[in-house]
Amino acid sequence: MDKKASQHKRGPRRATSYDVAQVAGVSQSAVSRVFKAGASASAEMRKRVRAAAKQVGYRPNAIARGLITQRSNMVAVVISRMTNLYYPELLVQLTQKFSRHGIRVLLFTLEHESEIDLVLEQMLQYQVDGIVTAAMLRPEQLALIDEAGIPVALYNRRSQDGLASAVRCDQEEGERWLVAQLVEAGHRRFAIISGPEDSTVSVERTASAMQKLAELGIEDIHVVGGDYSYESGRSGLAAIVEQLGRSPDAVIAANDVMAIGCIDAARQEFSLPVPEALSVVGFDGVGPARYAAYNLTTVQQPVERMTQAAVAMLLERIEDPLLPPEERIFAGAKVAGGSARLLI
Amino acid sequence: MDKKASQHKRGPRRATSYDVAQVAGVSQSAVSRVFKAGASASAEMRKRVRAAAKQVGYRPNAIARGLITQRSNMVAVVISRMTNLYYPELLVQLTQKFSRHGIRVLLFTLEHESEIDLVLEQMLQYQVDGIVTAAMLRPEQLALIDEAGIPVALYNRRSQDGLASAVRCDQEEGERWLVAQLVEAGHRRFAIISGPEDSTVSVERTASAMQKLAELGIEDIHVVGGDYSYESGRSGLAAIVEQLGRSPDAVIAANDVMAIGCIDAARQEFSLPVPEALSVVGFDGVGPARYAAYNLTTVQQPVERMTQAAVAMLLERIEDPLLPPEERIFAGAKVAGGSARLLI
DNA sequence: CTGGCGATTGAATGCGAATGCCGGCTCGCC
DNA sequence: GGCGAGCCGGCATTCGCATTCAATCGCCAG
Repeated sequence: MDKKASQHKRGPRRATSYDVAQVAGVSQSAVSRVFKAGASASAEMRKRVRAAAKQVGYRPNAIARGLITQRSNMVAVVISRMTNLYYPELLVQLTQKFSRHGIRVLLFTLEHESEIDLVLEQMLQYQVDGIVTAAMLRPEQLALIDEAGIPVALYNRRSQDGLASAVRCDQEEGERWLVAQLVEAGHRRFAIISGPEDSTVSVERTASAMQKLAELGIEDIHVVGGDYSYESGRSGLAAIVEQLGRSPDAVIAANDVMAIGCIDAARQEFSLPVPEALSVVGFDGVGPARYAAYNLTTVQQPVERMTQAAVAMLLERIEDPLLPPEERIFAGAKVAGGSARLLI
Repeated sequence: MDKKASQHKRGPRRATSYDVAQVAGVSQSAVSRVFKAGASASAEMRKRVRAAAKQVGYRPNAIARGLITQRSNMVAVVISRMTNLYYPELLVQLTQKFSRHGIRVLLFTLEHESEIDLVLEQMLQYQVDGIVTAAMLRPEQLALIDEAGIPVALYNRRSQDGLASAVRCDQEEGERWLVAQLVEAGHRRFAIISGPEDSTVSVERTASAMQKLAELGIEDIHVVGGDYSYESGRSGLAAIVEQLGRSPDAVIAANDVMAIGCIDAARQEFSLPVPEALSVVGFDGVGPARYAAYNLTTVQQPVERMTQAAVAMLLERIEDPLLPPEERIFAGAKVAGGSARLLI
């Protein structure tokens, strides 16, 4: 009797459609039909099967179903370890939106870029119906996926060779706006804290900022490397000040978190009031960017709309694999916070 | 010819072990054995099969494997929408650790508590081997899972009725420490900003703090409700000041984010320097808590060790379902930051 | 009263891989 | 040289469900 509690643990296996069929006194196919939306079954049949199913605690086996229908109803979502602060939002949005379409999310996180091969193998073995990746994929990897006939949506990555669809934030426009505002407000001596070299996002942001600066006649820009972390924002400013021998007018950080680190370092270590003595801008529009202590001037990614688009694009291509890749670019929201002296 | 690029998209179906067997001139079972770790196969056989597999682009189908082995090698991870800032870290840790054991993570996020039933159904249909949940499960839901023979690890939840294993941070000890330090340093007028009422985490933190305060002879504590958000930390302080008619000596927030909001409101709206005029403490030890502008006095959850324990506990129970539930409690790291006037 | 059409239902098959069982072969040792 | 013990690889079966094909039933028109 006291064994009852754990009895099921080695239990008589889970109920299958056969069990239900037997209890209901119908065929297994009938059970299958009742649990399959849009299949023909009489009201009487539905009632009996449902009742029997409830009685034996039946639940369709998604694995078995996936095997026969060739649809796992799972998509892989890949993010890199770089704990970008908007990843949680991204994940929540994606899982919720996919969930509404009966699709589950298989999550993969990368610590090092090298893991991508392993992870890729896993995804393919699990027969995911689609892939959303916020991590870099090399062309040959994209080719591999394409070969397997699995649609891909790149998140904040450029579509390479048109092998995959992509949604991304218009970083170029964003950076150009930031730069334009800063220059217009009189800033002349610029420094940039970039992200990791292997981050295409960072490369693009940095390049765009520099290009716009050049267009406006500003050269001789100091660039120091960061890794997207708060600490690297702090040390980034330190490096800039040391190399420059003085404070620049403005620092453009490749993301918000580094901008925040930079602000803290300015105030705490260099007694440089922000924005009075130093303007700092970031990118992303993460939660902490809006904390009053920072009130960052930044460009906010429209995560909601971007994920919506990614999900839609992927679903369309799961339905019709022949659809050509598509790239959707979203303008970021310009946030004229208080971390920079702007005219507006 | 130009159709070649998309040919595979409706392709001749993915290669199966039979295809490999045929190419290699062996039986399907041989192929299976080669790809199954620890199965007996000669070196010659391995070579031939591997070669054939590579040639036809074979990849074992994890779905089919799961069907026959009764092991999906997937665990479900459930988090609620409350974008606790340590969720990303939690997710990364979990996926990485599980991944090392060949297990994939199926992610579920809850917007509303009511969704849990639906989500639960999904998890069970997908035959997950285990569940890690950072969201509340009602006893009947736990019973349902238990009935299905699926081990569960609750994250930062108390094990209810011993139906599930749990890992959690010793919040009581943490809060008591915070309170003790504050009182010892002379604070007398306390206010608390709690989290959502349906958050057991918040309830426990709040209760623990109040209890310790009572023990130290401090009654008449103002409690205002928050929702874990930055904004509610700000409005929480406003409510406190309004109700109290003046500023308290210290505010105990149920999490770091609200503590940060509280600090910002104190400085910005009430011109109360922190910690000079007001001490603020939080809980969790999230990233922003260490930003210089806040330098929060808080208790940091040992996420790394907690996830490690959760993974270990779950794996053990997947191997041996008869293992009894276990609860592991971790002490938080006391962080004596600068947001509170302490003697230490 | 009967042929025929549509709606249901059942039987049988297959998705792709794992595995128990068994026959064949090799190797070792007496 | 003979025999037993392993190894190995093949055959056949199985996992749980969807789906095709055929059979059946009800019902209406002729």
